[in-house]
Amino acid sequence: MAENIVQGLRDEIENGIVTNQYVPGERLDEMQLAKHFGVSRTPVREALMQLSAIGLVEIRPRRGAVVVEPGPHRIYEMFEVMAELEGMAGSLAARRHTDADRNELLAAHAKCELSSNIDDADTYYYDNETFHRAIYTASHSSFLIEQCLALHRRLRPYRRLQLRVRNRMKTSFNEHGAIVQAILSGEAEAARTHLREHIAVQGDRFSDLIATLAAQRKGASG
Amino acid sequence: MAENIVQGLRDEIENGIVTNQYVPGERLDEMQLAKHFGVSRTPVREALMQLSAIGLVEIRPRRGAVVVEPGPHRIYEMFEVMAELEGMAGSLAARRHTDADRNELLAAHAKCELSSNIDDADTYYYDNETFHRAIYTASHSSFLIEQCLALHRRLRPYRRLQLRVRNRMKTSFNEHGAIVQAILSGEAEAARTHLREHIAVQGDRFSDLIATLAAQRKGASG
DNA sequence: ATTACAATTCTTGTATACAAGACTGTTGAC
DNA sequence: GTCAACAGTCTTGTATACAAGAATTGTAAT
Repeated sequence: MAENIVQGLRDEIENGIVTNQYVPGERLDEMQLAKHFGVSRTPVREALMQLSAIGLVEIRPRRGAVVVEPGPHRIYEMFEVMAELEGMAGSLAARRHTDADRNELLAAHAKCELSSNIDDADTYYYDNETFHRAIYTASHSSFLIEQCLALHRRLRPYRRLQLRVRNRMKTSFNEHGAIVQAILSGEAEAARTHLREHIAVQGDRFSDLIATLAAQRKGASG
Repeated sequence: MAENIVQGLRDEIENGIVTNQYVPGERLDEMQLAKHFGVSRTPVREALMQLSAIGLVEIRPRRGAVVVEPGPHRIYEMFEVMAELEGMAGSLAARRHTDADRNELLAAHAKCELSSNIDDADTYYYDNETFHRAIYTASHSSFLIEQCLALHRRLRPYRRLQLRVRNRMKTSFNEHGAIVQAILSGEAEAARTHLREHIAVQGDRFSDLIATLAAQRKGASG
């Protein structure tokens, strides 16, 4: 965090938000943050402005910044868009992937197999992230990659919740298999469809999401 | 711009960028902007921070803010993503549009017909914007709407350039017809496809874009 | 006891001051 | 004549001071 204070603060606070260190609805006191990071209010404010522009915090005039609290419906909408973007990335990846991309994808896939076999949710979570990033990269569209990374990051906490659902890890891994197959064999539309369905919060998974959200909320407050 | 200075500055500068008042590559001097808007550097900086977070300006450490200059390839990528998002909006709109949405869409379509008939590029540009917004609205996905509006805004200057191409207005309007038909008859996939192709910068349109970009660049510097 | 109003305190919003790095222009040397 | 180095200036980055609005608490009245 040495070189660029504002950027560092932004990352630090953003990280705090997506890791639920700062919970939705929480007020972010400028003075408090400034003290905590050992800087003045100025860079803190500038970092908060950036987060506000991204949509992670809301700044209400004269009333400070609060962590935005997306309702279940909005989270659903975000997953809906994420599904589309990932589908697009998969489609492009199927057409454009290089040998290097192929190796990265297969390596990430293998790692996911390991962590899903030993049933380690935390490890799977990270390996899964690597897997999806490999797809983004293989799309070779820098703008799309940025959009995917940004949205993926925002959905981090909820993605993590989903893995808690029984058997989700195994199911997820199986879906990965079909995705890898489609991408590597160049079937753009199949890759798109599989990825879209892999991400989308459809049917049971929507009620699962609501339930786990409610459970988490309860756990946090009690 | 009275109520919230930073927000107002952000909008003002952002507008200046998408209307080419501040050209890509131009340095945005904090002191100059502050003087121009009659405020101090503090709110100007905060506004620039927001624009930096959105990706409209780039802040290089100790070297100030410059308007980002997306190369042709990056602009192409942005249109590519926009096409996908609009396609998604169209697909959702086909399934979810209400009677009110239907009326708005038809009204916007009629306006486009008028302005394309009198061959008024500026008017068509605005009516076209209204048309696309009507589709976003009909998707009834607030997050998607926000994403579409944001990207649409960023692509404004290039969209405008495209209308200069011979017959593009007439072609555009005809494409609108197919889109309206698909959405109102509930054909989600047809709506998606038509919109995607309407937005995408494919084939000739890519070289047209490059050419008009180059022409504009030349005109601006001379 | 509860509610409403007022005063105080606290926080945000903006301006300004100060420090440090980048740019520019000039001078000197090769 | 050209290139490099140094000095001066300018701009950014951060801190602090000051003003104004919001929240809270206390008191008084019903």
